[in-house]
Amino acid sequence: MGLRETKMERTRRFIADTAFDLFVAHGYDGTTIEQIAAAAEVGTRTLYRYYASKEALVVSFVENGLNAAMEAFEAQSDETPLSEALYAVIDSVEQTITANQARLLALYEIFDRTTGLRAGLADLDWSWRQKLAQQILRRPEAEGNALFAALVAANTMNVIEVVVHTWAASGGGVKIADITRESLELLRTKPIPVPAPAG
Amino acid sequence: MGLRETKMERTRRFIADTAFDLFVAHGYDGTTIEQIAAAAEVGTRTLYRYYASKEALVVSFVENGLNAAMEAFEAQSDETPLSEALYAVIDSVEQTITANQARLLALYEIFDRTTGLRAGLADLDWSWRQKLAQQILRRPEAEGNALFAALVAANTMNVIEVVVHTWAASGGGVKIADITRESLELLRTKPIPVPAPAG
DNA sequence: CTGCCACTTGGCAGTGACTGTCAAGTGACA
DNA sequence: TGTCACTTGACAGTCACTGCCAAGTGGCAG
Repeated sequence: MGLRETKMERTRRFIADTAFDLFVAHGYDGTTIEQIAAAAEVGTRTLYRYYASKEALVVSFVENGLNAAMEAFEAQSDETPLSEALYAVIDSVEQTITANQARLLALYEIFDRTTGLRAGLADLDWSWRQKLAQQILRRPEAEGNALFAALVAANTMNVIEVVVHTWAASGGGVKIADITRESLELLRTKPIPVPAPAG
Repeated sequence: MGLRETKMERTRRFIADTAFDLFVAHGYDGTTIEQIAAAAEVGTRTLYRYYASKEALVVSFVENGLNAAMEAFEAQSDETPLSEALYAVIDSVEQTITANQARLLALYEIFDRTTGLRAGLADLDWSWRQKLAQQILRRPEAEGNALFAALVAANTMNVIEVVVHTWAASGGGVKIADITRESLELLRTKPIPVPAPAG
């Protein structure tokens, strides 16, 4: 990697970190792009070359964690049972969160304070359901059933979402590993009722 | 209802309908708020008193359908089994879509063409998971377990989402009732694998 | 080491979404 | 019919975001 790329990578990180700090200090809406650019010592025009939008600055942190999770899933061989491969996804998320608790709690506080930001998160979640569904569809257990793959993917993302949300809502007071175990145990022992007409 | 409220309600509808037509004709990004306001014969400032944002204009259509679904759920008595009550939700969505096929297909085409709009939809979806979870939590079957309620709510919204998305992707070629039946059948006969560690 | 090329940078002007404010218009009601 | 509360629309202003262009800088061949 040349000097140029190194420098750009450093700039990229620095911008996001600077933005994060400002968001924590003054809130998302209370921070302008100009302020972030000034604090990161770049022009606003340059900032936009690194991040497509103000939202992207925040979402990038979550995105990194999901990238790791997706890689963990793809690393599983086809021989591994689907349930086990899916666990790798959950496990990866759990590890990411455990390793960055303070940071992520602050991040979720920003999300909570800023209703408009939820959309960005939800959008990320949506696109990841699509990606995960595609991956699952490739697995033998899916038997080529796209509907099944989509449902499994959605269900897995649900668990992650519910767990992370519960964790964040507890202010990090509850161990994420406990919530995860409880959720999975629940799914195993108390089956989710499937909507069905009377009779 | 007085004349004033009637008039306002009419204006509200007219604005959304006008916006919808313009979006279909020129695309979401290709339509400015000023154009919508002009076509709806109101000032832009007035338009913003009816709809909080440009996005809200589009999302309102989906929101109406979800409102009906939530009411259908709340109308179920506590004696009704949860699976049956949840079916009422699915059924309501199915009916809404069946009754407005052409309109909704056009709507989803707008969503597809405009990546930035997905966020708004996803956000709506997210807030509805919360609301539905709260409702489910009140039911006896939930036994006060918030985690369970959240998982059930998420699962139900998944079904709706997957079904509607599949339907929209087929361009309305497949009957929504068929996709629904197939999805529910799938969930009943081929259980979703729960992530579990090896062993 | 030097000069050239490709790429990065940042300023500037412009668009469009959105908001606060205020004066004018209009339904509701005594 | 007059008064009051509410609705309306215009205007100015903020801010996210973009196209464009000139200046700066790393990479590389000579």
